[in-house]
Amino acid sequence: MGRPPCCDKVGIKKGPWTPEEDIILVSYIQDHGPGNWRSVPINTGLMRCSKSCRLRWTNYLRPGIKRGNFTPHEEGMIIHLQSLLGNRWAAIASYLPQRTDNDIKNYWNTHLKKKLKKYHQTTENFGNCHDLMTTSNSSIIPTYSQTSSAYASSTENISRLLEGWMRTSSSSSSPKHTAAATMDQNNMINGGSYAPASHGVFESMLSFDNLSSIAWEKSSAESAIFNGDSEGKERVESHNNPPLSMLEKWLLDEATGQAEEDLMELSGGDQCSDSVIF
DNA sequence: AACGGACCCAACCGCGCAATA
DNA sequence: ATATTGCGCGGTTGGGTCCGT
Repeated sequence: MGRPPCCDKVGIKKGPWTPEEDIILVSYIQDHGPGNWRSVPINTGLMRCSKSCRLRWTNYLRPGIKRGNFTPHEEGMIIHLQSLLGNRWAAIASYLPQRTDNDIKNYWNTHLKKKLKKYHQTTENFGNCHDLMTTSNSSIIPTYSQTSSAYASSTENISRLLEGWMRTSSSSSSPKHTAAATMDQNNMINGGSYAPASHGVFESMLSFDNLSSIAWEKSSAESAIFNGDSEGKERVESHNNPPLSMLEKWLLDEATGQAEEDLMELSGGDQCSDSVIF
């Protein structure tokens, strides 16, 4: 049995969306809520396939989407999450609720990959700068220069991440220790594929901005429910119904002032040249 | 001003998974 | 158990814009 086309290819319009089409789509979703995409082109008369409608909504028209420049915090989040999760952009995007997976994917492919490559090349020439990044975190930093998806899916490297994380955590009595203990009890997330990087590096991406973004996610999701957004409903339910995923717990537990300092180091406040960032 | 290459990003394509008949 | 269908995801592409020459 061959897979049937998602929609009738004849008469389907392709290419950029016009403002008129956007208005039609938005007004329909306002009335009916997102979902049941197959019926959207039928009921609206849009000469677009259902996938195109869904993509346009989720990547562009959906309320609460933040566009434009990525902040250093967001960059850090993406880099670290990518090193942990690989190219699972949807999973990464779930931690950056104002960004779409497509946006993150594009930003990674156009900006961050180059930055990491540049950083990798530079650190080969300037080991001392590399030391800055790897102090007590040697288990994770090299991932920046590797094929991340393969790396993240490697059980060997996952165990290395865990090991490094536990080692650094065991000497701490801060709230991080709580997270470590939790991690010890629940060291398998999603089949064991999610493992945090050594916390020193990871906390560099944590800040109150990130926490506020999580708070934003909740508020926006709640408002989404008000507007009939089923995805938003799911998000709220996930917030209201513990347990949080390990990473979410970790994000919440790890918000310390040190995070800001580490971030500033990574973001250009260090002794290395600007080109060494990432 | 004109041209060409580099860059960026919105949109498309194909596949996998889950739900359902 | 199997076929069908719809949705979501990640990879890729096409075209517009930017920038250097």
